[in-house]
Amino acid sequence: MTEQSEAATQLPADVDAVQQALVEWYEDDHRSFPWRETEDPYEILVSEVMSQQTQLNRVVDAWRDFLDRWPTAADLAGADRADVVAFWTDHSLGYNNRAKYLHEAARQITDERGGEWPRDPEGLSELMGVGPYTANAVASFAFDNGDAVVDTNVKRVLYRAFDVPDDDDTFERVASELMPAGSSRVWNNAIMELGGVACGKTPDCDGAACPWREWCHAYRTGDFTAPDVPEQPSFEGSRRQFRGRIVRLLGDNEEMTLDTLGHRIRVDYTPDGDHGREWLRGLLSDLADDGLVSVDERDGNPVARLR
DNA sequence: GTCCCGATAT
DNA sequence: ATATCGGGAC
Repeated sequence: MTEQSEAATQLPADVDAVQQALVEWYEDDHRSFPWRETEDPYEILVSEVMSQQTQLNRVVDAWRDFLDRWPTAADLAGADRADVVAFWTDHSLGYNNRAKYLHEAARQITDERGGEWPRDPEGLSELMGVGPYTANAVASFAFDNGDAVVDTNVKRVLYRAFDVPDDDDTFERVASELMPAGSSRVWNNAIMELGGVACGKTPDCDGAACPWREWCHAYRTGDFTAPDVPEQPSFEGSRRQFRGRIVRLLGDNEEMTLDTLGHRIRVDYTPDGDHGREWLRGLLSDLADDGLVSVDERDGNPVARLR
């Protein structure tokens, strides 16, 4: 038995009906987001990068503000990295590295590709910060030319509906098998909408009128387990938290000495203590490696700034 | 305190 | 393979 047909055995025999039910359900009614009104790859990419880390309802304002400030990839490419990172922090968008990636991707498009966007997932994957998920999302929503996206929503849906084993390669194969060829735009919107409104962590099958109830393994058995998600380290007191504070402070202050910075990110900062200069130097050095911050000596005194 | 969530670097 | 990367909602 080939790999392909193994994937097919996960799915109902009447795949066409399954596909049609979902697309009709989506087209009949769905949440409205502004990025669903555009086919501009730059605008789509910005929305996808923001959505990877932030709840959708909070992304709307940030997305509008971002495009207001940098309306095109060329505008973003010409911006100072520090301004983009500061924007990210001001809008509480989390992982600052993604602001850097977005800036770098805009530079790649503008400087290396003459403003031309790749129109397929393979080409899009060459952009900084664009992995398999984002490549397929942009290819789908901008060009209707992607493969099935596989994010945690999709995994949860496939796991529950068709009892797909919790294995990345299998999710990829089944998701691809299930997608109606050539309809990635509506399909990927629809299946993620399903994961968002009907098949979330706590499912709402009847309330959301899930179109797959008649085929759904979980609906039949009552077992709505979802694939395991890796457990989280606590944020409070983490180095992430302090990195965030540093970037936020440097967004508001052109440059700061190490000790000033130290005292403002934690009350128990003492230059020679456990969480003192040495500790702070470590954080700053990682931030510098990430290309977010630079540290230089000024009058024999180390100062940090956003880069 | 728990959940969310993909990409990169190593 | 695995560690790392934020911060708000609940």
